[in-house]
Amino acid sequence: MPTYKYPRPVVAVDCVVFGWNESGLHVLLVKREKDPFAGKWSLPGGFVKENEKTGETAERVLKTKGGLKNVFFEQLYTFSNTDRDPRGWIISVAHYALVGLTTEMQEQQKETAGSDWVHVHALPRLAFDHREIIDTAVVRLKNKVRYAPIGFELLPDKFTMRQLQQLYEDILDTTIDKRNFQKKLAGMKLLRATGQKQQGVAHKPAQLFCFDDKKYKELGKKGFHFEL
Amino acid sequence: MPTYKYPRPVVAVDCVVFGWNESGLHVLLVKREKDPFAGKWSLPGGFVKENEKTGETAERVLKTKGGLKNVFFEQLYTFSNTDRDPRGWIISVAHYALVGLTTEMQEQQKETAGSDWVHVHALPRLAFDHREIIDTAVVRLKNKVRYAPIGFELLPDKFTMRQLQQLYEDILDTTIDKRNFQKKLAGMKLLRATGQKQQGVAHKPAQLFCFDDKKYKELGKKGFHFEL
DNA sequence: CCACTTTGTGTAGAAAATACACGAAGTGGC
DNA sequence: GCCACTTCGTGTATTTTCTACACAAAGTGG
Repeated sequence: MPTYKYPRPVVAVDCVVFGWNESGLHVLLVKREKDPFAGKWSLPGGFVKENEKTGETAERVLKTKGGLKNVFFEQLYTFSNTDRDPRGWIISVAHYALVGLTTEMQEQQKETAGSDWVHVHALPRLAFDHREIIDTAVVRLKNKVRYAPIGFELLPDKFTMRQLQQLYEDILDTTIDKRNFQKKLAGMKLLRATGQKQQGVAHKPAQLFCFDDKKYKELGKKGFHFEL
Repeated sequence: MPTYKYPRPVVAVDCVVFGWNESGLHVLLVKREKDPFAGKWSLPGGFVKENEKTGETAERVLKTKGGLKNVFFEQLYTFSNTDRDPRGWIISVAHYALVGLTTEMQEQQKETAGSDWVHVHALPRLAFDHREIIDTAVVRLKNKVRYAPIGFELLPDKFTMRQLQQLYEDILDTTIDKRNFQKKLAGMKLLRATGQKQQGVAHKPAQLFCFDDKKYKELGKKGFHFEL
């Protein structure tokens, strides 16, 4: 744009990566190496490059800072307070991502020394306006999980009804009646029983289900609307 | 940010301004004077200035291009396709706004020659990716109007039940039973009867109501959740 | 084989959503 | 002045959805 002579902002992408396991909902944080805020925890992020759209920047950040590929993510909000970064005029197009947290992933991050999964209710002080970004993402997640089937992105491919219910209880911060919950989910016909059962638990093992993506898309065309 | 040596995008704000009256839901369009797309219809927009956050840019655009002050608006989505503007790398932080359309406003825009209120179902071909932006805004409006009391922003301060219902029917593209609708709204206790009646209509005049913002905020604190 | 934990399942009552019709109020035309 | 026309304002019965609640069966660990 040769005729545009005014100052331009730097544009960055920050990612709120949510990971869930049975001990709760977590966020991936990375420790800053450089100033400003050297040594402080922050969200994984990076600058948008030329010939890259912000979604591609987010993919790149997820891969390089979190080792994550092919995970669900979505644009969240664009933060543009002029004083949000002491280095100057930096606008951040925040995204959020959802992944199932495995114990391997948690240990891997610990080895990386400089990144960690932190429980959403135990966040440390964060660099920049990253706390505000996380709060915004939590609100979005709470709302969206009720009218879109994105909760499944936080679970392993095969999961028990109990895990699904616990997930919803964690996110929505409520308790749900087991029978009513199962009735509702059964009514939607979005879960497919795998026939497999939980292994290595000291009690009656639960069936494993998976989310039926094809079915969801079919039903979507017929005007079906997920709601919990 | 002195250490950042890479190319930077230009950042713009485009606004989808929705205006409703009894003939339907409209969008404010402006005719482009300059190339690219000279003579084509487009959304009102502008570049983000230094020391300005995108919300402030939106306010400025609404005022200068639409003559609108103190209207409801909200960030929508950030569009960053690298080929969205032939002039170069321009990212747009789209916003949407809601206003009640009066006949004066419509005539005023016609005089301005170069801007017009167009029915959402009769949009012309638009410059850039502005059609995609409008489509995104319509989806957002359809969703949000159901779980947040933003529909009132599209009505005059005092309105009849019928207008409110028609508004919802227009946006959600359904028909609603009059008695059930009124029962539901009455149950929420968010409407205050003004005691006034419609004037100059050739039939039994309807009561005029207004939205009780204070009440809504009070109820919000008590965990009330608007839903239609 | 006993103790422990978690699974899997049905029903009755309460609350909410839906479907539906007619007399009353006001204007405009004759 | 009165008739035609249009829209307002209101209640009830039926169906559907939501909620609350308990116990036998499956499997592990000691």
